[in-house]
Amino acid sequence: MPIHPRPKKTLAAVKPAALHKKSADISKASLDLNRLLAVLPEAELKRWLPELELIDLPLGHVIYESAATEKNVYFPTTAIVSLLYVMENGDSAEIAVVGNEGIVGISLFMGGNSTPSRAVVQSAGKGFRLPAKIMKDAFDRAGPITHLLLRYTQALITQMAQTAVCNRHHSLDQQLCRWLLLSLDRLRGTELVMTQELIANMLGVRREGVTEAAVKLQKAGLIRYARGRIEILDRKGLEGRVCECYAVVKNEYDRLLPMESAN
Amino acid sequence: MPIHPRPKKTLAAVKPAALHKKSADISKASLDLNRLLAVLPEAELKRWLPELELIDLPLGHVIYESAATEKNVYFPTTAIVSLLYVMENGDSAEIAVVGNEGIVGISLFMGGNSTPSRAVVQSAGKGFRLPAKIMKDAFDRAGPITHLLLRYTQALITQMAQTAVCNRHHSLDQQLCRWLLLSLDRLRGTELVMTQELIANMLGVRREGVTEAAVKLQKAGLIRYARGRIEILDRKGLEGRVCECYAVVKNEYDRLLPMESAN
DNA sequence: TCGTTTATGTTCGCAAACGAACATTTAAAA
DNA sequence: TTTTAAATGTTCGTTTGCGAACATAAACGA
Repeated sequence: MPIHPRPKKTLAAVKPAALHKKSADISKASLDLNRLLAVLPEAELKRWLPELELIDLPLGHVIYESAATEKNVYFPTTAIVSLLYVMENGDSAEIAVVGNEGIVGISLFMGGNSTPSRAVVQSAGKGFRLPAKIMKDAFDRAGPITHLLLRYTQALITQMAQTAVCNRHHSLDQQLCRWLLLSLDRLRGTELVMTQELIANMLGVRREGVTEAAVKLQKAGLIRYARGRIEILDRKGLEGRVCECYAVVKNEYDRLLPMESAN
Repeated sequence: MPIHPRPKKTLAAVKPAALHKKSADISKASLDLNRLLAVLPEAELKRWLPELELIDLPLGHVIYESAATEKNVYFPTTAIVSLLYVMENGDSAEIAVVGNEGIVGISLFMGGNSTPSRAVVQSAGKGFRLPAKIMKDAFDRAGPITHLLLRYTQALITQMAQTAVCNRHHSLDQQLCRWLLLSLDRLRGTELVMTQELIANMLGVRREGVTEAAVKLQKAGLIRYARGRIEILDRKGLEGRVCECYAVVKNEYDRLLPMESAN
């Protein structure tokens, strides 16, 4: 898995003049791109705004390393982040995926400050970065944010558990469908920029296996792909092939995070 | 999987006379059997004591059903509870195990009130039952209990994630070792009362596969078993065969819940 | 005591995924 | 343009676990 260079930092506000007002205006639109930030109470927003930075999250960028304490949490807007466990022999397995519905870095408010997992950008895009201290202070205020984050965490738990089940019982074909649909739900549009090699790393299977499954889906007219670009042609068709795991996770996210659904 | 009848309710204090004092005395010793209850602050203990009930948790008893809202949380003392997902076709897979180090019912303070999982007693014993409302009130007080429960939840998350990884990458032989060791850590003694059929349900594999793996372990002199009783003869030997998943989980529990270790 | 149930042991063919080796095609770099 | 690297396609033999069928033995109930 290639380790890409650190992403360049991009400020939300470009003009130093009228920074306060300006940054608030500019950010409001992009803040809404993350569903957690979108429902942030006004009072909290005021505290966070000076500390929030919109940054690039390039493909393959490692946000968190296993067992390392991080100083920031991340709210993806257009990027998708994969949480994966890497084993001693280098094998890996994705345990959950985080997009614009969530936050990367739950251990920073759960109290552990680190996890045995790695967070890698699975689909390039942008996201907001917030110092962990600000996040923790807000969380410890025991208000609506706290409960929102806890419900999000429970949804994430469901995704992890269902991943365990899916790994146990379902075929690579079905898992690929699940993976495509989960990714699609976290993007606008119908194209994924993602090689089969990368997908194999996420699913913890061989690249050849992904190729075979992808060939089947392409022959069935559900997707079309070439060199790292996958276009979904028939979403309903994918939903017809996927295992129940996808629906279980999606329903639980909808139940626990009842906000304006982007899907 | 047999659904056993509801367990009989057993009060901690048997004598109505001097109930207050008595119950406190009797309970303190048994409360300590659960590592979360053991570190409960005095003030909180006072509130909980009148509401805590020590109950029997017989093998196979379903504590929580998938998607059902429960009115109580459970603190196992001598019992072990398995969290498992049951699929539409009846297949199941364990995603985590909870013993005297933890609590069953995290969704009641996480805010979801239910989960898609089932909680089943995997090893008969006892545990304390507490009304969800008391638990939630204590949690929302945003004190040391809150942080303790959140750290426990993070440890549980690690166990789930590692289960996903293990399901993906490791052999049934290794997974059986992991399962035996995880169970052993949650019991005093070296005997597990557990049929191979039950273990198969937990691991989400065939009973025959468990038999084959168990035969190997017995021939190697690591365990000895007969009709639902498994005796661990060589713990070190098991640790030599288990995959890294066991150590990852154990280390994370030790890191996040630094209390007097019963193991 | 005897028959039934429960727990474990064993085997056989099958399917999915693996590891490895190698071919083909397209994009990017020199 | 030419070369190189990246992404995908394909095949072969092997392993693991599955499904099914059946055997054996210990516990239990009538």
